[in-house]
Amino acid sequence: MNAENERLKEMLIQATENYNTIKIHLCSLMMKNGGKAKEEDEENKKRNGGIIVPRQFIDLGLAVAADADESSPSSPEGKSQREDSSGVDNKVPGFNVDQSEAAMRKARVSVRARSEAPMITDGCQWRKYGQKIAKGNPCPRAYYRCTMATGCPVRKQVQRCAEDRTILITTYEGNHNHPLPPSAMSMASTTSSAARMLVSGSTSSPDGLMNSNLLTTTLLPCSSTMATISASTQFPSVTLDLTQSSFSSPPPPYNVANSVAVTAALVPQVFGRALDNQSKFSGIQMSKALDRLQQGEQNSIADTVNAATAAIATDPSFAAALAAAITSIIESSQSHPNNGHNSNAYVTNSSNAM
DNA sequence: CGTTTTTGACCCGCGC
DNA sequence: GCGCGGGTCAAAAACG
Repeated sequence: MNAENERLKEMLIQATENYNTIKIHLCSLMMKNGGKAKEEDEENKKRNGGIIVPRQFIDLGLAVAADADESSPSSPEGKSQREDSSGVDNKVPGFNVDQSEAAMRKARVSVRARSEAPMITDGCQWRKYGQKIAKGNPCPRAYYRCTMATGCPVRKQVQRCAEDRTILITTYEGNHNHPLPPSAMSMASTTSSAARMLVSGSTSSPDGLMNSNLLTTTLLPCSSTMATISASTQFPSVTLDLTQSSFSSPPPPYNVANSVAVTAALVPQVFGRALDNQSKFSGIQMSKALDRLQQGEQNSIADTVNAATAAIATDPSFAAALAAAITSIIESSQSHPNNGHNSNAYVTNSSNAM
């Protein structure tokens, strides 16, 4: 146990260092590339005969640690991580853990993305167990269950949007009870972290709809990725809308920035209610930076990201996983330089096992 | 022949 | 209590 503890400590330190390094790198790249988005759109329009190729991205973040923590409380990894994270109290005052875990199982994360493929590739193995025509949408809804481990509770629903059939809506429910292949980390961690944020916020204040569109759209003017959190439905759910990103073929750091943007935008509204004062402080800092950004101060992009990352950093497992995920994305984009020329490339880049 | 998909039946919660 | 709709089951078919 001690040896394992030491090993995990080292991993955590390493991840935190990576995270800090990448944070700095990200800020500098954002400052450098902030004004180039329009040029690149124009360039891409020419390349693609006037059509802007929409860009998909899969968010990143929390993965194994959080999953183990949430879905199997007796896991030694989960325990030692929690004990090691002294100094940052991740517990929400007055927040019932059983309620949280029950909510996590029920929490749903929806991902809207443009895709010609019948299903977006997320690295997991799925088995179809049903199909239905839902009311109000002529497109059938398919039901899948994770088959990577026996008894894995994760399910997903796949359906095309009735209004725009190029949009594929994938809804995930539950947490995996098994380790995931690297290719599945990004999507799984997205749903898991989004669900966690959702549960943190909605359980403590189930007061209807919270919308962070303004934050996301303001945070990065070059994209209009949206994240909508709903606490008004039977079970909490979050939607990550990846369909509106009109910038195209950006350099890899843009994907990272966008991912951080989505995640960060969720932090002040959801985490802010439930987490400690430092998180609230970060939320305030972020709001101020956003105000300045709206008033046209370019430097505020960096301020905003700093505030956002500070908020994210209050969740240690999130920070560590974010670092790992960012690193993996950067590495994979370096090893696959030919990405981003169509909407499928970005997804198939990370995995193809469906 | 084992695995996956298809598809009608069934179950269950919700609103009236 | 009843009907409706969403979700799941499971037998048969299809697939590799």
